[in-house]
Amino acid sequence: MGQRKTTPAKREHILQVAAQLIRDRGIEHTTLATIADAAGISKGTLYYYYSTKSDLIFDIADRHMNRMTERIFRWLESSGTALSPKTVFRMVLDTVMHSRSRGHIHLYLIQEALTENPSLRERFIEEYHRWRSIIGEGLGRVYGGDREYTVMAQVLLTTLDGLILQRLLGAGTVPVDDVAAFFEQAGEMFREHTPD
Amino acid sequence: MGQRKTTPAKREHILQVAAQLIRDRGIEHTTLATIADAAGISKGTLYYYYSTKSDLIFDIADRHMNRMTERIFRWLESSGTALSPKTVFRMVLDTVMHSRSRGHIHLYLIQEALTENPSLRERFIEEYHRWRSIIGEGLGRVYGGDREYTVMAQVLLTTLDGLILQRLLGAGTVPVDDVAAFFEQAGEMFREHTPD
Amino acid sequence: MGQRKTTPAKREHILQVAAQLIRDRGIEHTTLATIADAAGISKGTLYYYYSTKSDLIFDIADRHMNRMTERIFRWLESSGTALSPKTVFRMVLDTVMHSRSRGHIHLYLIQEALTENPSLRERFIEEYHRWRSIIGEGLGRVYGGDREYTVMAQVLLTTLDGLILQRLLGAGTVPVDDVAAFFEQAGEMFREHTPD
Amino acid sequence: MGQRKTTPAKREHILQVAAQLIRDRGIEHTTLATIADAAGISKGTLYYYYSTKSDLIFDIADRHMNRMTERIFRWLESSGTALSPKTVFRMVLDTVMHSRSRGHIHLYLIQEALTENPSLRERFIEEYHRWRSIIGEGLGRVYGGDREYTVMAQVLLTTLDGLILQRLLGAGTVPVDDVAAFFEQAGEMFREHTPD
DNA sequence: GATGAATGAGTTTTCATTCAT
DNA sequence: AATGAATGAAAACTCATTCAT
Repeated sequence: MGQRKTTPAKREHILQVAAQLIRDRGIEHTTLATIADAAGISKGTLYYYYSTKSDLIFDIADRHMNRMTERIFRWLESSGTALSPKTVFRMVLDTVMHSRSRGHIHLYLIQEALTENPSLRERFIEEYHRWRSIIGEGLGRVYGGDREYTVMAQVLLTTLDGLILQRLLGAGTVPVDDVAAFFEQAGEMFREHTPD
Repeated sequence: MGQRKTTPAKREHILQVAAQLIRDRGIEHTTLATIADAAGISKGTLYYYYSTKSDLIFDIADRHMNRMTERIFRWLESSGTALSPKTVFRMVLDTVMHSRSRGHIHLYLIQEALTENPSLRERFIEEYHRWRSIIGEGLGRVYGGDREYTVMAQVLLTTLDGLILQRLLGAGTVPVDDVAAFFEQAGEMFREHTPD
Repeated sequence: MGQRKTTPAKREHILQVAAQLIRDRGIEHTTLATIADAAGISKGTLYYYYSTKSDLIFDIADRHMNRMTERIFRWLESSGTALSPKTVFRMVLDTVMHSRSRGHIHLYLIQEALTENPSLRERFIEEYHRWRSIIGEGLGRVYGGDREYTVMAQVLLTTLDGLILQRLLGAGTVPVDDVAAFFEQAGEMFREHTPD
Repeated sequence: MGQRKTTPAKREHILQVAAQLIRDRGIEHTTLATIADAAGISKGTLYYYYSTKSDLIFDIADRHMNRMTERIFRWLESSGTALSPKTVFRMVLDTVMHSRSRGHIHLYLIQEALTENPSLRERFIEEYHRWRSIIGEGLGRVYGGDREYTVMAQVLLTTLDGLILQRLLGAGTVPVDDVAAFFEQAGEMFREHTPD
């Protein structure tokens, strides 16, 4: 655990394929046989790279989270420039929600983390903290001033999770624009009003 | 849709037990054998009451959602009175998040709806819409005026789902109070500022 | 563990069949599919009775040991009568070695106990102690006097294990008669000579 | 039979490592992957030296038995001198039982010979005969006279196997001393009493 | 000599579901 | 109403073995 052999191309490929399958049909219906098939390899070979389904899932989760973190970091950088807050919000929402597929995995992984996989859970918590602070920092930069935007970051992040959920359910069109606008106004208000 | 044969006590019991098990270990890891065991009946009997696992799950989801809807309705009624907005927000958050266990099942059911159970999914979407409008209405009443609080209701609801997720993960303390405060201020701002 | 449902006939049947198969081909080559087949049931049914291969094996071991114990007890009773020592020895040897098949299982179980199955090991040790004391007691009765026949019982028992091994290997004819004679003479000598 | 290609160092190393693993966990639970790993080579390389798992095991057994034979021979030589019978017995017992680990492998190999490996079985039988006659000869020398000590040798050898078994199980302390004493007395008796 | 990659045939395990009683 | 018994189809996992480089 830790000394992962520098992910060879094949491993990478398997990861990709598996992630795709999970997105499409959920994990329960993504059997190792299916994955092997889709990856164009035998079950044996799959085993060669991942000796357990859990292992595979953990790796998928890992990459998933790394990617989100990366995206948020990129946002943080660009947020330094003089973008309008609204644009920035849209960006965050878009960025993180990204695609239906990604969301599906996100949700699944959370579940998995909850019931089966303590280490995965650790990983999630850790990452959530990181995201929160990055976003908080970014918000501070966008709005200037020295107010703490932690809470707002929290709400934003939380809302993102919720949006992913709802979008997954296909609960009508999720009004990303409106939500962005909401947060923008809320943000401004935060800047203006000093808390008691 | 709705007039189910007057759920006998046994059926009720099974429901309760199954819900508990699902909370604890997730749907995939809750087998019918386990449920039957925990309910103190045989698998055969379980099938007498529910001819399919899906049926059982649907019923659990049904009751779960009915309960949430009921709570929100109660809130709507009480919101008619002159409560402070912040109090109201807290109430909603508390009400819906309610308990860790309830949240857990909520998440599982969503997952289930996503991958397995199209009719369950329908049910969810329907219910979400209802919640949204109830909450929107309630917000309108709290803040007065004739602005549309749909978006805010949406965000609020979304955030709730997100909060449930994060609480489940045990990602630190979820600052319900802060979130409530955030929404309160945002709400006030909404009332004051007229959109262009 | 412990509250075994009073072994219904089917369970008994499975046990018998499985034991036979193990005798014939060893455990590695006795797959659950083979057992199910031979027992005329499906793999699923096999699972109904034994949810794990280990469980099944444990039960086989259990019965195996119970039977040996029972036999030895019977011998103890009959040894009270005035049989000639040599006859008695023969009886013990025959009784315990019994059949090639039984020996095979015995050996396998010991191995299993050694590497995998601590509880099985416990069981073995326990049973060995019991056998030792029963045999010792019986020897005392046969030879009369108040000498301790523990050591002799130990050697006898040990030799039995060894005989089983050698018979299994098919290492020529095991001269049970000669061995019996040897022990008989040794026993007599024990009685006559007082240790220093 | 015998002139094996002058076992290179690597082959020797593999043998050693594999033997150790088998001692620790038994043959079934010792996979080629494990052996390769422990030997610090790849599975491919392992196959370069041993084209089959059976081959490898045969070699291990071969060395194991050669060593025992060698020890018994050494005993035979020393038994020519005027050691007290009891000392000699102790020596045999100690020599053969030697160490827990060795005993362990002995048992595993027998098992393997029984179920898998007919040629290994041949080898065992052959070797057992050899041991028997060597020991018989040695006994004759120790006790003098021209009586046949074959049976006693048989019992002694058999008891050794049994002792190994019991020691492996950790069934209390194996009273090697007592057993040695028992055989000594039995031996003396053998010398004195002429059979009818 | 050495190896990493690939494989397939088999083995255990899981479980929703059916049904005679 | 209730149940124990039975099942099959599918899933995860195991591992000795092969082979191109």
